[in-house]
Amino acid sequence: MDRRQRKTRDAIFKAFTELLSKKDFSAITVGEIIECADVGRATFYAHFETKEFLLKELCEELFCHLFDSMKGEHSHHHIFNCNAPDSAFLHLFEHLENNDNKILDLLSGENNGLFLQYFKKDLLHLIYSQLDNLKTEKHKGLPQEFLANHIASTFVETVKWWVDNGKQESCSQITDYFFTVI
Amino acid sequence: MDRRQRKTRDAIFKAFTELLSKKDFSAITVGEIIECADVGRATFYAHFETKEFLLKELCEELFCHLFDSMKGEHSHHHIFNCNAPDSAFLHLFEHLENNDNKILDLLSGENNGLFLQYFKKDLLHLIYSQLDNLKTEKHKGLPQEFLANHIASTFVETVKWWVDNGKQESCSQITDYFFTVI
DNA sequence: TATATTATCGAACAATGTGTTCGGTAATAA
DNA sequence: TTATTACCGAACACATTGTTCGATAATATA
Repeated sequence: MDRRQRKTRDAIFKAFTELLSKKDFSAITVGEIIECADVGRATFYAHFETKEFLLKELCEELFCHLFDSMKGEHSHHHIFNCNAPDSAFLHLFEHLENNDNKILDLLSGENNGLFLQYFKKDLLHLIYSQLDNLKTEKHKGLPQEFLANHIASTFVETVKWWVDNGKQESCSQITDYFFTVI
Repeated sequence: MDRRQRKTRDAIFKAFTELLSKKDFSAITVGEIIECADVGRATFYAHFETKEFLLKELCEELFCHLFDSMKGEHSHHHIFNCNAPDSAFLHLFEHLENNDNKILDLLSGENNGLFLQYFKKDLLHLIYSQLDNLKTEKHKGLPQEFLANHIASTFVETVKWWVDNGKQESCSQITDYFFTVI
């Protein structure tokens, strides 16, 4: 990849995340992005078809980083053991709290539905692949897809609630809440 | 209210719901609405400040109707008893199924975040007022706001899942699913 | 019924945002 | 050194928004 391309791409991503921390996705215009990134209009469209594609690629980068780093740290088999103190969900909360990458800024926004959708989709893959470890007695009789969707939704909603309430709870505490309602 | 105002308002609501059943809220333009409703542009803006306010007023009308009709049918005290065959949630599912083709179309859309937000907000009021009846032993130790939010979110997500999967389950069945994960 | 009010029309308008085009320039790769 | 290609910047057509204004017709009121 051409060095110029890399620079331009990075500048756009940087400008975009900066703007996302200040306002909702739907309120951001291409004009603002290119002004903040200091690139030409045609250049933006040479890289990204639309604003939505830009968000999608940003999400892929963020979530790929997030979930991959998690997998690296937890290659042992009790990742999803609810009682394990180092359950994957606790580590997800911790990663989100030590938010290097401004994910939480995006989660707390009002009209960032697309972002949540992408986040949930990736999370769902993770949960689905480990569903057997998450199942309890009471879950018998439920379709797998329903259960997986429910767990993913509950996690996303828990994070949203946590952020919207100012992150008053510790990571282990909010993880407890999550496992309690699951 | 002037008869002309009523007619115009109804025509706009009708056109709007028709369009909403065909495409996402964000893709609908004021131009389409007024063409479909056959009213002037200035007339539209005399009634609604923006597209968003139109959606808000439509939601208020729909949900007011939905929740009020439910309250009327169930003034007895075990509305929220999980085991009661006529629990409020079962009736909510039934109301949604006998849908006048409006609410469910909106719930299934991709980018109808605002709609879901309004729906959840009204649902939350209902749940919050009856939270004690919904609490189980396992819920002890959770903040009320967290629990109420979780129940409301789970209901919304359950409905969404149900609709997205083609409403293959019966109302009582999907209600069972809901109570199982709650 | 006569009169005053007011909702609507229709057409035009500025303002903003989107996505594209094109020739010129400069960085990069070969 | 030469060919390629990413970028600039300016302009462009187009769509959408929200407003304005005088004329018209439906409605309320007396």
